[in-house]
Amino acid sequence: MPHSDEVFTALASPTRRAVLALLLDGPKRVQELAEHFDMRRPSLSEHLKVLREAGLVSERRSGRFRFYSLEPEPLREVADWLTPYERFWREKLTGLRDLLDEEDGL
Amino acid sequence: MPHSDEVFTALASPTRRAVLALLLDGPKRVQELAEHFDMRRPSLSEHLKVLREAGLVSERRSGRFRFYSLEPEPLREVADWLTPYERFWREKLTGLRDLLDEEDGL
DNA sequence: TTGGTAGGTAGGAGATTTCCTACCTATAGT
DNA sequence: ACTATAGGTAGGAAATCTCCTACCTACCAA
Repeated sequence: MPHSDEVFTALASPTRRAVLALLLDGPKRVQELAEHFDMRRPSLSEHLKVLREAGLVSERRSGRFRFYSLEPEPLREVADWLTPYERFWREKLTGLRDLLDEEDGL
Repeated sequence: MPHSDEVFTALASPTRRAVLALLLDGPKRVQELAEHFDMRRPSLSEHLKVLREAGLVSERRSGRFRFYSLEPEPLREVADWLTPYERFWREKLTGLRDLLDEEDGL
């Protein structure tokens, strides 16, 4: 069970958020992930390690390959953390909506 | 208009998340916030600066004091980012994910 | 067994973060 | 005007992050 510290820290990197987004499509090999980033493979490996330790991805070995899969459960901690604030931006949003009806793309 | 990078980065620190939590109660002076942390005031000032630049707090001057208020709107970006993942942990919650697990080895 | 490929680990350079002390500015009260 | 208080800024030390190259292991194929 990952501590939420590790989860928030893992999400702080745009690269790591992009990895998670790629995994929304389904499990991927490291190489397949690496193609999307302008960085050497070992660097990506380290990002994957951070994600693994936060519990946000899991690894399955298959022959020479390792498939990484999304493990979104820790994100629930983020959603839960967000809950008490939700009320506030909703208030702000509805106030704004009267004035800027089309601006907030929702 | 804060970029979501700054928002996620701001949230990566437990201290800064705790500041936001304290501000759920309403605006507070710096000293009042500082009481909750085991750190010198200038260090907290720097955390407040990160939060300000992420648009997550605002400052209002009143005499010698500065009141910090929660500005939760940027958190909506986080909630929005979370949306596509929500479906997945919901599935996991209902146990559906366990059935699909055998299938992700494509 | 030899060679090629997937991907991790080691170690280090440079940037960034996080804390500190020292100092500065602004306001309030006397 | 003088002093005290609130809180920000400057600059630096230590820790951490993020990238790199070099290397290692594991597996597959000939």
